[in-house]
Amino acid sequence: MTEDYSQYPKHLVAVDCIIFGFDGENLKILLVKRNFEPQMGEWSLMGGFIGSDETSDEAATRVLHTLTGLENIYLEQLKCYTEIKREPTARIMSISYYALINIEKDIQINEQYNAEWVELKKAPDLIFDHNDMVKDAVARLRRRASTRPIGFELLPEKFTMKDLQNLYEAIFDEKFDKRNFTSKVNSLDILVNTNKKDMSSSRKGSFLYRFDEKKYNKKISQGFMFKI
Amino acid sequence: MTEDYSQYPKHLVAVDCIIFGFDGENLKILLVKRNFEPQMGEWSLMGGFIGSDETSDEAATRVLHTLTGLENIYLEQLKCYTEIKREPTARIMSISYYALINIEKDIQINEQYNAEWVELKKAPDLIFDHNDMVKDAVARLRRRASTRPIGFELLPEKFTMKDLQNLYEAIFDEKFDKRNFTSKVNSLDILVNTNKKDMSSSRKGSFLYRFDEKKYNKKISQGFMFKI
DNA sequence: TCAAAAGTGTTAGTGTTACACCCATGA
DNA sequence: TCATGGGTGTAACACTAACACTTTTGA
Repeated sequence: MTEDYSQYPKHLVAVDCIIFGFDGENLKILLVKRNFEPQMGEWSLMGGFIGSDETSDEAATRVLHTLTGLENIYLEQLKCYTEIKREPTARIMSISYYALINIEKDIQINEQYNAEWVELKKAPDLIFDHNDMVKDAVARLRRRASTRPIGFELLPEKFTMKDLQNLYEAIFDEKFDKRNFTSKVNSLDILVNTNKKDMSSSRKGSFLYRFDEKKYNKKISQGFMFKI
Repeated sequence: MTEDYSQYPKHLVAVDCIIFGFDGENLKILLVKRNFEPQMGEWSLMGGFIGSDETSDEAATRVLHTLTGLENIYLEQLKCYTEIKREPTARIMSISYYALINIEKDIQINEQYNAEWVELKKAPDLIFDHNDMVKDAVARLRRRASTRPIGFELLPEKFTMKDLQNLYEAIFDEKFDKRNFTSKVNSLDILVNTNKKDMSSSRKGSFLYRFDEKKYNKKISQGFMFKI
């Protein structure tokens, strides 16, 4: 006996992206103002339906590319939301993805979507269950940030210790001690000092560092665990 | 302008369950031998399609109930697998769930599915991407077990320290020091000694403990963090 | 010479790991 | 009385958290 699939219902399945960015001070998310019904004019996450010949990862990548023009974005699947009435007009499942992008890269935000970077803490109410999605994404981001070096996805290639600390403080919404933070990071031994200085923030200038991915991967393969 | 959903493709969406159990010694998973095509006769996870009027959580609960007769099973969504060719006969997305059940509860395993408990370490090759699902589920179980008191879902209501240690050793596939384990667990202060003894394992007998969920919840609300 | 941010060590406390002997009991 | 598993404490070590002063430099 072969399974007869025609007896089973089919579903609309979308992806929604929680796009994180960091401006040196605050953690932000990229939101779009809907220019179509339902809920036209309200804020939401950027999303799109999954096509019949693409995976959800591909759909999320496509959606991000459409909005930002960027490729090779850090992307991770979060969760599938399947409440029947999560959207009022039809039963649509949605797989949420969170993305980390370097806000300084010259992004060509597609005008057509009315997209805007908003501070995470000041984000407006979103439609449907998108507020939940953001909450879940922040929780995941915190967990990941403490066990994987994903923070660097949010920073420019070269950054100061202060930038890095600001980032972690923004992610965890918590202040850290400068000396403890620096020595913790240094003890990980996965940054290289470029010996260049950023002179914009002080007279003395502060050293610019780079994440050494090769070294990190080598250490990982030797049993090293990132932990911050 | 209102969205016209008819232009978007619909998809078959299933759930697949990684069902963990513990027999006092080994971590096991409940597998079924397929009695339908494709891949009839091969081992797979228990699964089922999501209906049009049920959420994925409900579908997973239904699938588990159908197989085991149990209700109120600990269940957590894991991940949505969407590779186009993950099943050979049709494009089917699948949301994986992992479940924890107390193997000693008198489960009425539904005969019709040829289900069997197999040791995790000795599990046979599974169809499709079910091996990946199991791998992901084990990773999640380890993470959860170290930060949430979910281990108790796998044990009978009363258990000895040894049982608990055996369980954690099985989950993490690692031996722990008996004294350190006991004092760690005791320091959490979320177990109660029932002052009854299990006399089956030794002449002296060993105390039976119970997880004090109320106390745990109270401690959690006061900022306590489970960590093992 | 001063204002402003960068850079840098030490100490106390807490948690983690390693380790071995006595206890209670039924046979 | 002995064989078996149950139960228990301590010391070294590693990690974490708290804390303040000196350096550099452009204005």
